[in-house]
Amino acid sequence: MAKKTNDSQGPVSSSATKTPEEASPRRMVLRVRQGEAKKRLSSLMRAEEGEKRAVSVKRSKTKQKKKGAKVDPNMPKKPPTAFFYFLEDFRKEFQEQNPDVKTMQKVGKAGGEKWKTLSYEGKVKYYDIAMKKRAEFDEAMSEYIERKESGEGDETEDDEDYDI
DNA sequence: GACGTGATTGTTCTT
DNA sequence: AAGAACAATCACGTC
Repeated sequence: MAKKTNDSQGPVSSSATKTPEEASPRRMVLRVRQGEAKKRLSSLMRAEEGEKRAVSVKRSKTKQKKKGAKVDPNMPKKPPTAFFYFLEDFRKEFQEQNPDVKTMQKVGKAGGEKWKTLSYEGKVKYYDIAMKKRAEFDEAMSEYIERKESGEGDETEDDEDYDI
């Protein structure tokens, strides 16, 4: 965790050379991907998603809750984005200041506004978390794929409870 | 009692 | 290049 002392300041302190605006968070975030697993991911994902897509027509208007998604406990779900992490913290604060407001809709709206007002420095913090999370997600996915390719119908343990 | 809904932005995939 | 889909959360509405 402390190892990021020198390189981590890339996004934040280097602002002297590059302005935060130029260093759009998106760009920086985009850099992390591209792994061997990614390739496999694409092919596998396509197949899996294809199944879902074919069956699913969701997205009626709102609510993207996937319903037909196979119940694959091994299949890692998309990790929350920086904004979601920001909301996590924002929620606490917001609830403290607005105990009356409990609905996430209000919080989401307020969070969205605040998020826009957040400075690059403030956002980069969450971006960093999200980035790391995505890295784990890729790794988890790769493992999941391997397992799947290895033996999909094997499934030895899922949640079987050993009495032992 | 259980499920879907609604609201926000970000990332990734798909075509 | 642009769009579509899905990610988490929680109160409320509906059946």
